[in-house]
Amino acid sequence: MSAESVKPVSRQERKQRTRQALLDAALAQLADRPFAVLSLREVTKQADIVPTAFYRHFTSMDELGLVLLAEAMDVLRRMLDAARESGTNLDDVAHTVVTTLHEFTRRHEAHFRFLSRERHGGTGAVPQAARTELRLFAGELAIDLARFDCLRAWRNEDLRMLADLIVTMLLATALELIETVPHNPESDERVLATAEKRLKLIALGAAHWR
Amino acid sequence: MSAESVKPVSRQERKQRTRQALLDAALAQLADRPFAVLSLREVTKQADIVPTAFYRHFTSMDELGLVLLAEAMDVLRRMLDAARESGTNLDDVAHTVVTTLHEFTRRHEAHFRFLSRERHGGTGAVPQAARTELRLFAGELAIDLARFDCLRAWRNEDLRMLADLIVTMLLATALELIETVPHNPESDERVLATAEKRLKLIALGAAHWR
DNA sequence: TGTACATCAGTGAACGCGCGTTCACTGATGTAC
DNA sequence: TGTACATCAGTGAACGCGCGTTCACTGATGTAC
Repeated sequence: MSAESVKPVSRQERKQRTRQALLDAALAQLADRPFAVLSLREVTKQADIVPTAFYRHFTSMDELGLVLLAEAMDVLRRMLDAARESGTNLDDVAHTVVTTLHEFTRRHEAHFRFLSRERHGGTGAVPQAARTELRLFAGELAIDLARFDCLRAWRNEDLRMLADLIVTMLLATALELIETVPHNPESDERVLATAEKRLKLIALGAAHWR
Repeated sequence: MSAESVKPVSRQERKQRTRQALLDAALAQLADRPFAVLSLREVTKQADIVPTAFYRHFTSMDELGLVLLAEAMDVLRRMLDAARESGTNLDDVAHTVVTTLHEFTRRHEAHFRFLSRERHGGTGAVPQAARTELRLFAGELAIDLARFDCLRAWRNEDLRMLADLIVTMLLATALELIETVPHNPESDERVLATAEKRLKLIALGAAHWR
C-alpha cells in the first residue's frame, strides 16, 4: 500500500509502458472503426502523450498496426496450442475447439476483432500483412489436420483448403461472439451451438471425402 | 455518328446521370480503401462536379453507401436466380454455383468487393446494413435449400446455419477472385477449384447429417 | 410560335476543424570520473 | 558520495492541407399564357 511514488522506474521501462499505452489505445479505438481511419492524434491523446511523441515509438501508424497484428497472431497460436493440448478424441473435437475459441475470444476480444476485420480491410499494409499471416497460420493448422486418421491420405492442397475453411469459420465465429449485442450467456450459447454445428458439418464432409 | 450535341436531354435525365456518376465514382474508389475513409470531395471530383453539388443527390456519404448496398444486393439476388435456373441435379450443383459465381463476380467486381468487405467493416451504418441484408439473403437461400431431398427434414435453424455458411463461403471466394493478382485464367481456375471443393465438402457433410 | 417567370442542378467563395509532420526545446534519468 | 556532461522521452508552437458544410449565386431547362 505504501511504496507508491518510490518505485525506481528505469527510463527504458517507462518508454516500454508508453509504447504499450499507444498499442492499447489503438486497439481500444478499433472497437468502432477500421484501422484505416485511426488518427495518430487521437491515439496519442488516449495514451496521454502529445502527438509528436508518437514518433519516439513508431515511425507511422502502419508500423504500430503491424505490431498489433503480431500480438494478435500470438494469441491465435496460443489458442491453437491450447486446443491441441485438450483431448482431441475426434468425436468432440468440434466441441473442444469451439469452447477454446470462446474462452480466447472473450479474453482477447480486441485482438480477435482486429484480426477478423482487417483481414477484409482492403489494400493497406496492415490488411495485406494480416492475410499473409493468416495464410501461414492455416498452413500450421493443416499440419495438425494431417495427423487425423481420416485425413492422413489427403493431398496437401486439400488439407490447406480444409484448414483455410476452418480458420475462416473460426474468425467469423469470434466476430459474431463479439458483435452480438447484448452479449449475455444465452446469446453466446446460441452462437457457439451454431459454430459447433458448422464445424461438425465440415468434419462430417471431410470424413466422407472421396 | 452525327447527332451528338443535338440530343434533347431532359433535366431529370441529366440529374439521374450525375447521380449515377457519383455512385460509380464511389464504387471505383472502394477498390483500394474501405467505405469509411471515402471523402465526399474526392468522390465529387471524380464525378466531375463541385463538392457542394453532392447534396443535390444525397444528404450524406452514408446515404450514398446504402444505395450502393441496394445495388449490390440486387446483383446477388440475380445471381441466385441465375443459379436456380441452371439445372441443379445435385451432383454438379457445386460446379454450377461456382461457375455462376465466377461469371457474376467478373461482371460486377466492384459490387462484390464492396459487399464482401463492408460486411466486416465495423459499426458504421453501411456495414451494419450490409450484415442485415446478407442475413435476409441467407434466409432466402435457406428456402431453396429446403427443397433438396436430403435437406427436406432439416430444422429451419439448421438450414439457416447451412445457408449462412454457404453465403460466407461464396463471398470469400468472390473476394479471392478479385484480390488475386495478377488474375489470369489459371489463377481463377485454381481459386474456383478450391471453392468447388469447399462447397462439395459442405454438401457431403450435409448429406450425412444425423 | 413568342414572352415572362419558375425551377433547380451545379458553382465558387468562405468557414472552422482535425490531420500528420517539422522543429527547437526541456528536464529527468543515466553515465563517467 | 559528488559533480559535470550526455542521453532522450516527452513538449508545444507552427506549418500547410484536405475535409464537410454554409451560403448566395448563375444560367440552362421547364412551364404558363
